[in-house]
Amino acid sequence: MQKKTSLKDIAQVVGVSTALVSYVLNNKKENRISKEVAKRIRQVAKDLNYQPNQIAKSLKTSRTRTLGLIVADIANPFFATLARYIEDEADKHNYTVIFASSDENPDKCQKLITTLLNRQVDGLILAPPAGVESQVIDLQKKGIPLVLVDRYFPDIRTSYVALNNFQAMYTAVDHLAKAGYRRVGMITLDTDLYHITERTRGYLAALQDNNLTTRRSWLKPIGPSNLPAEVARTLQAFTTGPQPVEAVLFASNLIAMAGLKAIKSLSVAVPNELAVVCFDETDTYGLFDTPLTYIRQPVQELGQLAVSVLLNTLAVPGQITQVNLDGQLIGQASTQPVSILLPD
Amino acid sequence: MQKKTSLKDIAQVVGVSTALVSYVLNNKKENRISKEVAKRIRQVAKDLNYQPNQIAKSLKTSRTRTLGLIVADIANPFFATLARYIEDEADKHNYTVIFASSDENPDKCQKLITTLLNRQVDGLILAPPAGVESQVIDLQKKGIPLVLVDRYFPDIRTSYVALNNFQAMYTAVDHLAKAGYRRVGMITLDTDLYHITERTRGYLAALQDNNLTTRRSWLKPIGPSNLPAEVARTLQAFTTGPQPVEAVLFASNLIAMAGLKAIKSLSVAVPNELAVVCFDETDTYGLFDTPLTYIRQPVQELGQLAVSVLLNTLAVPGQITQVNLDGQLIGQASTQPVSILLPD
DNA sequence: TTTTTTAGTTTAAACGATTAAACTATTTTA
DNA sequence: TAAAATAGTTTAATCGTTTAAACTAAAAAA
Repeated sequence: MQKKTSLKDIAQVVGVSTALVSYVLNNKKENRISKEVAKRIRQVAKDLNYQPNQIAKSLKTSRTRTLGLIVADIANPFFATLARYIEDEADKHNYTVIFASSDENPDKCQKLITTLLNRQVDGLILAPPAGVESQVIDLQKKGIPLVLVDRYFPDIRTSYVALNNFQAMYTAVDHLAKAGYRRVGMITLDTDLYHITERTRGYLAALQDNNLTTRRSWLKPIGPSNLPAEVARTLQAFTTGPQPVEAVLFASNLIAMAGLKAIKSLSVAVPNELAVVCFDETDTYGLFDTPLTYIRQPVQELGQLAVSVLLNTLAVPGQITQVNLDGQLIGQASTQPVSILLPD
Repeated sequence: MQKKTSLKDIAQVVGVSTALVSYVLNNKKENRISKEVAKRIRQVAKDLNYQPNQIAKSLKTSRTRTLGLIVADIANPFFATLARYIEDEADKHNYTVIFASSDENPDKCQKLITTLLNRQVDGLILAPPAGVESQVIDLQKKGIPLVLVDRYFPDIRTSYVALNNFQAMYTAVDHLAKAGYRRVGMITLDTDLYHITERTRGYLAALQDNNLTTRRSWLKPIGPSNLPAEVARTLQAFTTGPQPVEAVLFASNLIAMAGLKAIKSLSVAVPNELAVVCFDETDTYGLFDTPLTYIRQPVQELGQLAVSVLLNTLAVPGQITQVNLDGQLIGQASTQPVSILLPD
């Protein structure tokens, strides 16, 4: 690898000290430096195609202009999209992003945090898996600038940018109730993660407020292993028997994906036999037979705000900002009012 | 931010020089160092929760154990999946990854390369947009370890890991021909990117080898702007008129997505009215009415090989490795043999 | 006993930047 | 004319590591 030009090289060519070169190229002490020397320095820097060594800079300034991003899985479209918006927003402020996937695994998360901190990232954007409360507290104690995104822990006072999950699910159930559906089921993830339990809470609250029946068997949490099969089994149970569910909510994009496939293979008619509400937006939904009602997360805002909140924390350490954004219900044919459902 | 412990801190506590601490913690000169001192140093390092400052380390060793990854768009499922495999493989070798999206824009690509190089990444994994040949040559000249992935330039001698796109598309067309389809169209991207033109070449070669008609109008390149509408328009044209196309190939995942949606909204029956072959695998395809035939890219191998080829280049500079992996045709109902097509 | 070898450790320079403080020469003020 | 202010530049320390070379004391060889 051909050696890159350093401040020293420029200094040598121009015949000045490296300090002066540094001052000129960083526009410091402008009023003190002679125009001509400054001009020559800039010219030589350009000629030699000088690019500052960020590593050296970082060592001195202890700022790397790098952010660490830990999500559950960068291959998950939700996180991939989020990552993209984070990347763009970071780039706007001349920051780069190192990303890593925790696989919802606390140990892996801890390892990633350590790795990122050793690389001296200026701050962390974290979509924390369940069970990392202590890690987050630890980061706070160390004073590491941090913002949680998508998920957060209500009992720990951190900055976060997340969806108002309660509202989102409440709105969806409310929508179903208003459309005339009475027996409403939900398939969710079997996890303690607050953003998921909030969705459950929203579901239950909206059922109650609309005087709809709540049944234990209509609320089905699914473990992460063998998710598609479990979802299929649940839908089978939901749609058969004497009192089948009339509408179902899928509490995450992965569940929605599995659910829609199951609905296809079970040949359940949507919405006539079963109304459907999905979580998250993916262009995938466009391939389903019936246009799908779904809860749209403001992914762009989530990403942008996560970055700006974090950069803010860098500027004003210790400041805590907590943001809950509302989801938007996109009503489509999969939750058509019962009254105008076409006969089979 | 509470100050982290440094080598100096450990040295002070133990009462030795930083050099010795460094030697111990890096297991250098093992035979020279007294067991007891080594033990004490390790103990104190643990007690003080010492984490080496990678920045300082990097400055000295001029290796950052960081790789730069530039793809077209990290939000595109293909690249998101690829990125995930790259992340995992890099992590296996204790490397981290900085990612960035070029949006198929040469200027942005150049900017990203510069940024990544300033951060002193040890090497670059690049899915280059069209028109960055000069940038790649420049990187080669500078001796920057580099591997192209997914795409490459046949006229530039670089390491790369890519699909055998000619073979992939050839196989698909061959499959259609063997299944009895005669009038075969393809919708592709309007670009000079070699991996895409190779798909076209495979398409044409297979048509010829199977004595099938080649028609200019059956091969439709689509520009990136307003892609879905253009794809829909093309499909409309393909399926109407006196001599409609019997089968269509979608030359990328984005085109496939748009194409499938259009097929739905045009109510074209698959495969009875139109057989379909898609490029890339996504679980999206599971929602389509007919199980889809598609060309599966070995994304995991692509990602893993990209990393290992790059790490190899780091070890043995100047070594060029070029890998073309075969795609796999997954034959399903959307290309059922004409002879057993159900009557409408 | 003197010299050589070996073991164990320290010294000090270096990586490439930043920046407070010092320095020199010139100009202004008193 | 001496003192003070200003302009323009350099010196040198520093960030946290690594590592060749130097050093010292004890052990082994002559």
